[in-house]
Amino acid sequence: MLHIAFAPIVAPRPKGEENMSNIREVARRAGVSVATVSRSLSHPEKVSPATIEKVKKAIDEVNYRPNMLARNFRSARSYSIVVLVPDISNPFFSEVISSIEMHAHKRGYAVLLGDTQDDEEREKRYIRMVETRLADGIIQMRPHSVHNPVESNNDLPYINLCGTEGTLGCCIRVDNAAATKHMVDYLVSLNHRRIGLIAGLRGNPHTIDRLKGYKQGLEEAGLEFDKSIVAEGEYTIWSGVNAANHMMDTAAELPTAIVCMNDQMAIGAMQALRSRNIKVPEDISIVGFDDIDYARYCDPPLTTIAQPRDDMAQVAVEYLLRRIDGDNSVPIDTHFVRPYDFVLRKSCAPAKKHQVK
Amino acid sequence: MLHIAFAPIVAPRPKGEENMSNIREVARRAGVSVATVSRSLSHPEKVSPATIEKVKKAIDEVNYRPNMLARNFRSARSYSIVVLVPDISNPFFSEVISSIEMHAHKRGYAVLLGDTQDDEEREKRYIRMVETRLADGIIQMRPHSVHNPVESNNDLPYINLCGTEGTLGCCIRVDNAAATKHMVDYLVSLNHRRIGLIAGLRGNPHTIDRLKGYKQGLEEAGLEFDKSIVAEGEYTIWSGVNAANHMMDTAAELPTAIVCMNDQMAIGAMQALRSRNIKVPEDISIVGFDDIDYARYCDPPLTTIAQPRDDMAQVAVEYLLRRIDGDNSVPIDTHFVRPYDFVLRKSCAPAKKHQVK
DNA sequence: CTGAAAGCGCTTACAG
DNA sequence: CTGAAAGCGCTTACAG
Repeated sequence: MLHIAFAPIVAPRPKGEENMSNIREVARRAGVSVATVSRSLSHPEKVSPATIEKVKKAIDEVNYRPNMLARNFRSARSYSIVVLVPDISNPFFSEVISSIEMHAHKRGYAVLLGDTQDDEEREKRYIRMVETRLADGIIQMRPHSVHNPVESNNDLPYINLCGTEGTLGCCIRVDNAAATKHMVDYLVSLNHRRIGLIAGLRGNPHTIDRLKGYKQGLEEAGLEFDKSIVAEGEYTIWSGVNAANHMMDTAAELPTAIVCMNDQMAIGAMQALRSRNIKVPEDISIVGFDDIDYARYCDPPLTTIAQPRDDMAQVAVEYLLRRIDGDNSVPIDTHFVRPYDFVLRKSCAPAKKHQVK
Repeated sequence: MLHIAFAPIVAPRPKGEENMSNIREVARRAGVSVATVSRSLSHPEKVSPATIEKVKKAIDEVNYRPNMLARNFRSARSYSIVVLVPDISNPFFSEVISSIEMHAHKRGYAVLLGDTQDDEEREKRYIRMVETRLADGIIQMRPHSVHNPVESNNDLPYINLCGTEGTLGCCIRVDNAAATKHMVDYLVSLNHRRIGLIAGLRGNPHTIDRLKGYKQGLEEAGLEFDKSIVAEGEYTIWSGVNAANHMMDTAAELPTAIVCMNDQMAIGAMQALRSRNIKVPEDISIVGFDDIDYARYCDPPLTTIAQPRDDMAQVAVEYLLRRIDGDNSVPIDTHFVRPYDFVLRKSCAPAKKHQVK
């Protein structure tokens, strides 16, 4: 058997490591200590200009890239946050995420995307990422049912975005009940007396808040709650189609207007109505909630409630980073309730008369 | 001045660290070495069952959470990948991202979201994250113009998803030209002889490939390319509205069908046509590209090309992880060309006759 | 302004 | 199967 002298046992190493240089190499090259190189990078104000120059030159020569894994480990900070959503491909969420990413990026934080798919295991796994230091905090949109991370771990930097009245812990949101009532009021002002509802999933906190607003609006207008014109969807376009069809088939008397708990269901409902030759808004008025980008392009353009997405995202990032920095001056269970916008478009018309099925 | 004996100088420390325990504490508690604790967690097969039990018990007692920052640093792996898109809130991208997240998560990788907003600085910053070890690799959708990371750094684990024929480096894509030609062929089979085009941004590689397919289709059918029915958009709904309006205003003779380079512009075009009382598909047929979720719900439901999103995302993750693991058996510039689906819906009808403006 | 040195919390050959 | 020890690449008081 042939022995090769000095042949080192080389462990398989990750790609690209061959030409990886470290801070020590830079220091040697620049003729300074590693401490000085480190300072030149992280606290240049503490280093003389001449030294900085030398270091820069050395860095270029060896094409040095600081190992952030080491830096983060050393400073016990990951400089990333996880953003949890039940479904990224939902346009409302993706639009908010876009804002979050922008604001986080601006502050030097990376965004770890967590699609929980309403699955508790996945949610837990992402929450564990902050417990294990892979992320410094969490922004969550619509927590999965009852389990809220805040309950189990109180000092986890956590913020809920677009939550509801009953949300535990810190929450940046809109007054869902008031906004929904606003919609009902508007329809009432258009002489509608028979206002249906396409609700979201029953257990969902948003459904609860918005249902409350719907009922309040009805009550204030002296209208009675009629279960036969309340259908249940699950916040998707498809479920809106089904819910509208169901309502048309089973209503004691057809509504002249329908409040939808989000835009997607409203879009689905319009589709269902169209295929039955029911005209929106001439025959039935429709309102949505969220003001997703598409709302202004559907036919007719949808009257809806706009949540100030970008503003809310910014507040969420801002406040989360403060919590991460240990600033607890704001009580941990504060709800920031932001103003919503009523967006008037073309999906509503004055009620003509009650329609009999 | 009063000196307080033994009062330690305490650096401000990140939240929650107070009750943080480390591997040494677990080891002490379990009466074993830190090496054994480490092995119990990472390579349990090398540890006796009895020891594992002891370790588990100790972990529970001190509520130990391994510091992944340390682990990743030590193993020189971040176990995360960055996913670069020009715009997350674009439904096509968010739908693909959703799949990527799922497949990455399944393989134990986190997804760092990078919204480049077609800005070169942002793109570079994210690419730098893999150079600095914060991410192990990149999946990019539609690189910003000419600058492709592959050019500058050849051993960066990089994959392009949904790129084009001219994409440098590894790419998972569809044959954009063939798919677009397929659309033209279909319209020709419906007796359309005057087929307009709403193109995307001029410099965009997708625009180039799809334009090629459009021209090929025209040529094969013996139709001539007429600039007056080619309008330019930028892949957004709004730009589709404008492009369609422009085309209607300036066409030498109105088209009987319009090929749109993506669904969003198709949706915008339908909106524009509607507001001019031009009926789709009776007066003008429309086809899109991408098959975003919404395509089936617009009015009429859109005939389009479906890219196999989930399949492509899976291949991308799969192959990227291989590259990260140092498997270079597949040539670095391989293009995986996946089959597209022609999705027939209701937005096209046989041509009646040429319409004169 | 700079350097020597300790140490962050793990992992992993190595020797037993 | 287990432990002692080295070391991953940085940062940061501390002393000069």
